[in-house]
Amino acid sequence: MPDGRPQTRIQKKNTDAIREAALDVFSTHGFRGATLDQIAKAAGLSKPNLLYYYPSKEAIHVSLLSDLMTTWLAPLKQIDPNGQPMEEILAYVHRKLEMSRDYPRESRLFANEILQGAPRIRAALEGDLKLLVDRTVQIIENWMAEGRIARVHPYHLVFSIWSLTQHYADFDVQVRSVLTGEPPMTHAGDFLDHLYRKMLTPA
Amino acid sequence: MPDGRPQTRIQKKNTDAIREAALDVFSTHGFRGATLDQIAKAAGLSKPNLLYYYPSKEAIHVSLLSDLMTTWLAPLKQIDPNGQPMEEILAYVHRKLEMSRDYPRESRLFANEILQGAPRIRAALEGDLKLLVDRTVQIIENWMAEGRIARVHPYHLVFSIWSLTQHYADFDVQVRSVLTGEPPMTHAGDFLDHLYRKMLTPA
DNA sequence: CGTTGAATTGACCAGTCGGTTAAAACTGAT
DNA sequence: ATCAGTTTTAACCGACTGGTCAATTCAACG
Repeated sequence: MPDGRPQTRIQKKNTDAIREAALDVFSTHGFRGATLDQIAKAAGLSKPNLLYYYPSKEAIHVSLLSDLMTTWLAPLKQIDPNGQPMEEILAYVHRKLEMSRDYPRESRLFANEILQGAPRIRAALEGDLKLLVDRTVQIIENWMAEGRIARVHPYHLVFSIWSLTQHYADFDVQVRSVLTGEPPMTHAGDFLDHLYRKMLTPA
Repeated sequence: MPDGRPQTRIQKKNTDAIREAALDVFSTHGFRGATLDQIAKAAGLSKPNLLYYYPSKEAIHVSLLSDLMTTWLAPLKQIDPNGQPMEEILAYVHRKLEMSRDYPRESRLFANEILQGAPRIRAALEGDLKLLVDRTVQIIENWMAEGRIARVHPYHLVFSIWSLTQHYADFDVQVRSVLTGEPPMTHAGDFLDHLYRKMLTPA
């Protein structure tokens, strides 16, 4: 029910708890697999109480996703066309890797949505995301034209960064199953750094 | 009901239809998100009829997953310790990429299962998969020790191959959203070939 | 043809789902 | 203490879920 701007402390506390709980549940079970009872319980609220703060299950999900899109695109925006090409790209890789480490649930929420055909964020993908990637690719192509980094397919370069970094969050269980012992991401940063330096160092 | 070995044609036809339909539905909605009615309808059967062939929803899912694990591990087994290191690894990369192209639903079924914590295939991950990866890593480490390919973290090398190839199946919607026009995987093979050659060519 | 086992179905069930409602409990300012 | 507004909850609802069952239809073989 709260839509007037000035949120009371109790409103803030509860909506935060709901978002936190919903992130947990949605990211591990997907939208249809998650239940309001699960979320309510995890948030320490009753189900009707939960629906007092959000009008529907879908509203919670959409709210999480729209916040997520902002967070997710931010690192890409930080790439500076006037910076050192190799360092800019590597910094982006490391930023994305840190996000996988620090926000694995967000990564899995996103992965779930994409896997299921992105029914709720298709527009954002074809809109904001595509625009931002196009811009980034343009920057990268300029760097390549200037011979400051090696020539590779710029779109696939971007895909590779997404794929390699998010893998550690999305497929965490698998990585852990194979890599028993040390924490799984211990050497991931070094590996990716090395990979992209080798690939992008001009001939 | 059919568990006696000799399957009639009608049994084969229907179980095949069920598996095909279930693969469609499970891979796009996940286990909990899929319903028996959806699967039955997609298979052209009634729900009770479907349950005449498989005892439960879970049984269908488990059956698909166990088949999948075999298919999924096969390309890794084909790596020949006595082959040319670079060519063996690149062949594996291309095999995996072809699987993403030809069996995207299987890839997404697997991804869904892993995302949700691999509740049904954890044992296989920690067992067969880990053993096979350990074996492969051993082969790769030998090649590196002999100086025939560059030194990189072998486990993360394997992860990177999984990640980069499966990405095109699992995140197909996203890739398509950004890469309008040409079919999304047109240049993926060349890109990955180039990437691994650069990274693995000895200094 | 008739018969037998395999295949199929409509009707049904108990449990869970997302969501509603009306009444109760709580909160804080006066 | 009062009282208006906010917050919480018990009870409930219709729709849907996975699954059952008895009865029917079908296919094949003598």
